[in-house]
Amino acid sequence: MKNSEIAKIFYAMADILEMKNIQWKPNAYRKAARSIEMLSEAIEDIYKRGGIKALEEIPGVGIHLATKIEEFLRIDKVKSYEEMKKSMPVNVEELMRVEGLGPKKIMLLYKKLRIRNIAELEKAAQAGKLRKISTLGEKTEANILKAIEFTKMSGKRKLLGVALPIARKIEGDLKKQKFIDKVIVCGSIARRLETIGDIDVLITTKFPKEAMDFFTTMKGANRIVAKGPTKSTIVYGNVEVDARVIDPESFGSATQYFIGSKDHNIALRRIAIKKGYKLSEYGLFKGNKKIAGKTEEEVYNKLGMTWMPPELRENHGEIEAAQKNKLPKLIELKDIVGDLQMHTTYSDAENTVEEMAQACKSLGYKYCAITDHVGTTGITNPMNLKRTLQQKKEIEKVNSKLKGFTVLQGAEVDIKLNGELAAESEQLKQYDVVLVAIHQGMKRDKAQQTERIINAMKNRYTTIISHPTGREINERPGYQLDFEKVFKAAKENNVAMEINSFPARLDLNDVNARAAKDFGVMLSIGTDAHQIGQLSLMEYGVSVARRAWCEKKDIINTLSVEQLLKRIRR
DNA sequence: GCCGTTTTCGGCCCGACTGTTTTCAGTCG
Repeated sequence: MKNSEIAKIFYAMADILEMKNIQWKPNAYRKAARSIEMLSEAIEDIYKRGGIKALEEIPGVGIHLATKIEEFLRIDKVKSYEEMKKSMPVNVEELMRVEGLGPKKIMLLYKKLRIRNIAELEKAAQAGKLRKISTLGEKTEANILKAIEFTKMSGKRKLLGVALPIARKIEGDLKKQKFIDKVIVCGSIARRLETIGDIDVLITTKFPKEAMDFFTTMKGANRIVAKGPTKSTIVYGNVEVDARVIDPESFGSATQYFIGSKDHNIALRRIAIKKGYKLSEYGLFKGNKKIAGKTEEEVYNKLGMTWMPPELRENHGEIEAAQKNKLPKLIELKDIVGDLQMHTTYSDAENTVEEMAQACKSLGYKYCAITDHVGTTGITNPMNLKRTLQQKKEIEKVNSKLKGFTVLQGAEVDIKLNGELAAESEQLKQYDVVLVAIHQGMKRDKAQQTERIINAMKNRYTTIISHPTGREINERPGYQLDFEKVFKAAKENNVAMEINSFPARLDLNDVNARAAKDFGVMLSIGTDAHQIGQLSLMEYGVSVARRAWCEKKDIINTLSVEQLLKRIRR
C-alpha cells in the first residue's frame, strides 16, 4: 500500500511550491494528497486495474498528478519532487511539524540562516539568531523554541481511546462553570477518527471573557499557545486543545464548521456559493441576511440535504447521499446486545468467567462469548480439549445462575501458517463461536496471507475472523490482504469479519469495514477485553462501524442469542 | 494543478489570532 507515501510526497511538494510563492498549485497538491490518504483501495491496485485513467478518477487528481503517481509506482520516486528537493534542500516535512511555522517562514529561515531541519532551527533560536531577522522578533523566537519542545514531547497523533477521555474531562470541567452554557467536543473526536491531532471544544456563553480566562488557566493547562476574545489554544497534558466561544444564535453553523472534516466543509461551502449563499461558522448567509445557523439541521436543509451524523462527514459520498435523502441509519451503541470477544483467567486475562458475564449483564447485554486463546505461540495457558470441557461446566453453572443472560463458549484460535486452525475438530466442535486470528508469521506477503485467511474461513467451525489485518496503530501496519478476495470468501463461507474495539487495533478499520459491508459481509464488534473495565471499549468499535456507514442489520451482535446462533451455525 | 447543472477559462472556503508590518501576511483549523 503506497497511498501514504504518495500523499506524503504531494504534501511536501505543496509546501515547497508555497515556499516558492506559487499560487493555487499547493492547494491542488494537498487536495489530491488528502484524497489519496483516505482511499480504501491500494493505489497500486487502482493503477493495475485501470491505469492512468483510473488514477484520474481520484478526486483532485488530474492528468499531471496521475502521471506523477504512475512514475512513483514504476520507479519509486517522482523526478520533479527530487528536483524540487535539490533546489530546496530543506526537511520541510519535519519543520512543518513545528507549530507556527509554515512554508513562508521556513523559506525565510533557509534564505537568511540556511536552516534545514529542527536541530538547526533549535540551535539558531537558542543562539538568538532568529530575532535578528527583520520580520521576526523575540516573541517569534521564544515561541519557536516552545513549539519545538512540544513537538518533541507530543510526538505522534493520539489514539482516540486516549484523547476521548481527556476531552470528556475537559468538557466536564468547563460545564461546571456557571458562566458557561453549552460545551461540545468537536473536530476529529466528534467524527471518531481513529487518531487525534488535537482536541476541539466549542462553548456557548454570554460571558466570553470569563470563559476564555477560565479555559486558559484551567487545571491541566500547561501553556497558552494563543488567547483571544473568542478563540484560544492551550497545551493540556501533552495535547493541544482549541476552544472557541460562539453566540447561541450561530450554534448549529458553528458545530458544523468545527466538527469538519475540512473536505466536507469545503464541499458544503462550494454548494453554498453555487446557491448564491455564503457559509461560515456564523451561519448561512444570503447577502447580509442570515438564513440558517441556529441548528445544524437548518444549515444542511437549506443547502438541500438532510442532516448527517459527524462520523459520516468526510466527503466520502455522504453529501450526495444526503441530497438524495439516502443516508444510512447508523448503528448505535444501544443496539449492541452482546460482546463476542473476551478473555478470562483461563488464558491470559484478569477476571473469571462469572465476573465477565456479570459485567456484561450490567452493561445491559443479553449474552457474551468467552473466547479464550487456543494456539501454540506466545500465549499463556492456551486452551486444550480438557480445559475446554472444564470451562464448559463452569459456563453451564454461571448460565444457571444468571437470568435473562447467556454465556456462550467460544475461542480465539490461531491460524497456522498454512491456514489450518491450531485445534482439532474434536475441540472446535465444543464451541458456540470460533474466532480465528493470525498471531504469528505476519511478514508473509499479500498473496500468502490472503490464501491463509481464506483457508481458515473454509474450516467449517470458523465463525469470525478476529482483528483481520493484525495492525496496531502507530506501532505496526499489519499484514496486507487482498480484501476483495477475502470479503468474497467471507460471504461465501458465511464467516463474519470482526471490528476489534481495542483502541490501538480498531481492526477492521473504517474503510475496510465499509468495503466489507458493501460486499454483504456480516460484521461482529468485539472488545477483546482482558478485564471487566475493557468491556466498555465497545463504543470505539461502534464508532468504526458508524464511520463505515454500518446499520444495525450489518452487525451480528445486535441479534438475539437465538438469531445469532441460527445465523452463524452451518 | 484541478474542474465545470451558469464556466474548457478563470475561478479556487472562510475567519480568528499573532507578531511587529502602523495595515497586513502568515499560520491555523
